[in-house]
Amino acid sequence: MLLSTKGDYGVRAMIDLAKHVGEGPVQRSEIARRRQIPESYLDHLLAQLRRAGFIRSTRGPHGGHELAKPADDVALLGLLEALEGSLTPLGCLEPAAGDEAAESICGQNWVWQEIYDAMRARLDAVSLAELVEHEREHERQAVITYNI
Amino acid sequence: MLLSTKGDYGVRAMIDLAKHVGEGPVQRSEIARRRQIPESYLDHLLAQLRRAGFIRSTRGPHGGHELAKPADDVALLGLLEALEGSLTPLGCLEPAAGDEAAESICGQNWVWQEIYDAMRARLDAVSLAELVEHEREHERQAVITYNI
DNA sequence: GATGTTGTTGAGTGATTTACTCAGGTATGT
DNA sequence: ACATACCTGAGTAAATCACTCAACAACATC
Repeated sequence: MLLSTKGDYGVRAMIDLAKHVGEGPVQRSEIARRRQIPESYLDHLLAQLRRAGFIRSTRGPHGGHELAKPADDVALLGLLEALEGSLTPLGCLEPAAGDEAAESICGQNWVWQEIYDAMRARLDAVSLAELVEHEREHERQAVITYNI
Repeated sequence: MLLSTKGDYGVRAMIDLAKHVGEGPVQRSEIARRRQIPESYLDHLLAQLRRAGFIRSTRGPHGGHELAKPADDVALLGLLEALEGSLTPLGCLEPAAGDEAAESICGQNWVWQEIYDAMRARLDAVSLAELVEHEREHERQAVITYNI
């Protein structure tokens, strides 16, 4: 299943921050409420995002989180890898520290390496800004549907 | 991690069967030994492959398993899906019985749908016969390296 | 037709991962 | 000081993974 809730929640939180850029820090409680994410879980994801350099956080009253760089400069690939670790479908692609596992399905890895590369390239070509744009588009559609 | 040992072991077992086609049924103990797969675990995988129509099994002394159709007609995609279930990276692609989960990361699923389709297309284009050929090639390489 | 060899099935189990929660601590504004 | 936020690490219930075990069913051969 490649993607867990971490990648899901984390990306959604980033979209939320991107949508409120320029309004000062956004608090985790707001994000959690708007995106239906358990607040105490979101804490950890925000910490990961901060350590990876995607967001800046300020403490104290009126503190919160904000994007560390413009949404155009954030690729979906980097985000997901920061949240999920490697996205490799196999485990034997990307040689780990103690290199082994060269056997087994890695005999078929020429297929998977190709698929993996294509996947990463595609994810790297999608920016956070595009995700925001798509969500806005989706919202407009939903409103229209509702009005009919 | 998308692929577990099931897909790995199962495909390797199929390659083994394909390599010994025409020699009568191959016993699970032979496959297990040659491919380093726990025999009692392999049992379940062979059962899955049989139910999916990939192999035929005969019981009793000199029984064993053999390919149900020529290796050219077996695509890697079908094999892996029979062994692993769906290969979807998300869970919200391929609408399940009780259709929901349309929320969450599925907002970004336009990206993933594309990646998923490309992946399936690539896997569908690889036949068991090709995997066998690749393994033979790999063995030749290994022998040459060893001789140097 | 008894015996031994093979495949078939389902239940069970220890280890790992997932998706969290909780209980503290630390920094910051008023 | 004190309230308000973020920060960190430990812990945990549920699910999944990678198997094992035990009993059974079919077949071949003597």
